[in-house]
Amino acid sequence: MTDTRPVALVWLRNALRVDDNPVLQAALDGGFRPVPVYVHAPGDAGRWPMGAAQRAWLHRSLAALDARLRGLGSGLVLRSGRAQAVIERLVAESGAVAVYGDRRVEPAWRALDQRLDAALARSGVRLEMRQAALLFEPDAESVRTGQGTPYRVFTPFWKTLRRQWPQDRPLPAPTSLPPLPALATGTLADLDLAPRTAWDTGFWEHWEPGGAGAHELLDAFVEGAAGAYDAQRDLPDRIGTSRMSPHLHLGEISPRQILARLADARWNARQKAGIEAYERELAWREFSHHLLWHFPHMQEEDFNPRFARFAWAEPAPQVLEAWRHGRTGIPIVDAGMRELWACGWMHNRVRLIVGSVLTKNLRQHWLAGARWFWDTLVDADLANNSQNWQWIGGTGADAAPYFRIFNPVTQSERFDPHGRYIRQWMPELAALPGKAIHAPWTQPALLARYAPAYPKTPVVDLAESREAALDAFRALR
DNA sequence: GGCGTCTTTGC
DNA sequence: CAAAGACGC
Repeated sequence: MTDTRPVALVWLRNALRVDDNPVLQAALDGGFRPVPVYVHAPGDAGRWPMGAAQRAWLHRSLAALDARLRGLGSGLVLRSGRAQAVIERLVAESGAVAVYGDRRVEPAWRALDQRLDAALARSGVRLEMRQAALLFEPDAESVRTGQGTPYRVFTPFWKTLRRQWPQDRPLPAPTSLPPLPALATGTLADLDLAPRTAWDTGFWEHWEPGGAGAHELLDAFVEGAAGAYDAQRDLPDRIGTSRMSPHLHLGEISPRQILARLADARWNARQKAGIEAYERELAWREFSHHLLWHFPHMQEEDFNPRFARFAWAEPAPQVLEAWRHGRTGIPIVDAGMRELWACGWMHNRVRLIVGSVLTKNLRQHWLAGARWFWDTLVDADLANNSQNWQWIGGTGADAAPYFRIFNPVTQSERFDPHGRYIRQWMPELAALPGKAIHAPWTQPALLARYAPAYPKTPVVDLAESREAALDAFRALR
């Protein structure tokens, strides 16, 4: 039986799934024959082309999506180039009369969508964008302050979201899809996403990119850490978090699917507090996207304009290099940076600590940290990355200088009390006994005996640099 | 949420 | 009298 429906391209950017996919569903509901497409378009990403770690992840994620689509009778068309030219060419090749895509908040992608919409309209092709990544549209009428302005502070934003927290069921995956028309589908290798040297092999002991890996991880979270999330999420030596971020970023799974899975499980009163804490973190993700949508400059400019006068330290390449590669002499910081290098991911509590040390103690601009994370994180997301770095750097709306200059030693003692996380990522410190692991420079004899290869002192004096940062903050008043 | 200071607690 | 708690910047 031949499929006589008109063709629509289903252009997937960060919606790499077939289930709960409003983009695919809209094309089907519109009576179209869907042609799934991924366009690798680094030239369209402005100053934030996808980093190396995420490209390595994407390579595997696209392979998984292609296999899933083939299983349904379809497949994935892979192309690279400038997205507008590629889409226009695919429209011509396939005879598509509509293009469906997933909406993004990144300024460069929004600009592309505007250009593409105008270009397609000239040839009578509709561009239909759908929200596939967020629970709330960032410009939703129902997500405004009393004055009708976008939120700039998380707590009132969260209160508003909670009042209308979604309960709807995810869309089911289609049971089958029509075959692709005769088109050159391209190969994954053509996209040149996988690393040339095999620096990423260690990643895949920790991760399984793609929808199946995402749902397995979600199941493990719901059956394991979710109910104690509020108590355990800050302890990096165990699996206390969901680790959904890379899957969420590429849309291998949707936040609505996560909410539904959590709602389907039975929780006692104690566990409900854990789930509530987790949902609050999903709301932080919504908040970051809300902010970047309304304040697009925050991808690289201070959210709080007062910081234009802030006395950042001169860029210090050697200090930055020590931070990047985990040679600061502060064990919890070095452990985090090593975890990042090894896994393409870092526990969120440790992200806060390394961010505080970089921006407050070393007083390097938050963008220096944001750029390193951008290249090394498999979950790199412009909205989350910019928002989190501005939060820890103090340039966000709610700067609180006294509280955000973390003492990395206190943080280490509180959140990694037995030093298990440090020892896991810092073999050269593993033999150091007891509490000395948090601040080995205070125990020079132990350091010399058990960890001779480790720096004798931190790259920066923590007390002194804290005072200097406070002075710099006070100068802004 | 950090730190200095003052107060309370617990043995 | 040391450790934990409360408070203000």
